[in-house]
Amino acid sequence: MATIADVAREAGVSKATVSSVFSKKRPISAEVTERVYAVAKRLGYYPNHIAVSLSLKKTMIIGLQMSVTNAGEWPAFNAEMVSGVIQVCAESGYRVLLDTLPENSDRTTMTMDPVDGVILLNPAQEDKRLDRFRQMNIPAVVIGRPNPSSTPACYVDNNNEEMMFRLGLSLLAQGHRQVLFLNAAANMTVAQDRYEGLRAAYRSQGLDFPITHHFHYDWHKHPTADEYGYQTIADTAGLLPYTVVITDQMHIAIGVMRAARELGISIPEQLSLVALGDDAILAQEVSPSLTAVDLQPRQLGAEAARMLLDLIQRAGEPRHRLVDTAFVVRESCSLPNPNSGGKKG
DNA sequence: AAAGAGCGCACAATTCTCCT
DNA sequence: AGGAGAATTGTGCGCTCTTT
Repeated sequence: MATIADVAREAGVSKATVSSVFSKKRPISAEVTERVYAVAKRLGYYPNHIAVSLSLKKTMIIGLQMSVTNAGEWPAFNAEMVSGVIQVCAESGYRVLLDTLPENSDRTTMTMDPVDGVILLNPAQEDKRLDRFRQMNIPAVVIGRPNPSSTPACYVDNNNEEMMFRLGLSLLAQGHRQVLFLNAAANMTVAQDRYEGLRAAYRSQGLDFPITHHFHYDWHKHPTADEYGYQTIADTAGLLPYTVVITDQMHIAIGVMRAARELGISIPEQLSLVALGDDAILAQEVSPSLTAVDLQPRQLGAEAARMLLDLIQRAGEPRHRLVDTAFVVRESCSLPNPNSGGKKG
């Protein structure tokens, strides 16, 4: 493997000159530049990324921390969100390192990762990751709302509370007074926000949202999202009164549909169904097609990346940004005034 | 004799000062 | 314009010395 020293020796110049030829940070004559390039080509020399990072104290790499479930599920939301991050990073010459290792509390396994900043997904109520990156002095942006009681952090999120309030009102306008809500895991801040929004909608109409109709995903109980949806319907159908089910994500809704089919419950005639998070291909592949709320994951990713790159260049006060959501009305649930506050239909 | 602590160096590139 | 030499960066290795 050729190094800068080999090229310098062969080209009859100093290491500093070779460095300047490649980085273009100092003007070098055309003749010397040509000579250096020719030698580099002959020796197969390319600047070593690790050595450059070591010297510049930056890696031009962004870490993207997102856990993969036990079942190895990769929802469309993740793919879209990652696309948004990659696009913005690429425009600024940054690469993206996808870190899917599960978070773990063993300090001996923790390393200072070779990244200039990180984007974290799915913040939990008690999320230690933010404190750790702060200790390491690595800028971080969260997608989702970090716990407000912890140290202030930069984040990009949907306005989940407002979204659920709007969805709740729309469902009430359709006559749905009994909702079954299959929420995310209890320790996720997003789960709390969405529940609060839904409750507020029902309270605003003088109704109470019964605790019996609110469920949390628990991976100890359900190996997959689909199973969570399936099992919850199987356990509650006929026992709890509800006319509509809201699921935290589309794969849960797929499980709900499977259970409904087996129980002879027709969608949407006897039971309406709305998924939070839209996978357009999957939603239109099933029958009936699934009504969903588009969380605009690509935009979430892009905004998070922009915020992080800005933070890397010039540190500043913690900031946040909210990304709009939009109802995508299909067959599984009709909603009035679908695009109020949103963009896409 | 084994284990542990501590030191110095190599790695590859950048960047600085001083010099021609 | 560009060369020489040194400092710098974090990690891992090899070595010596000390402790158990």
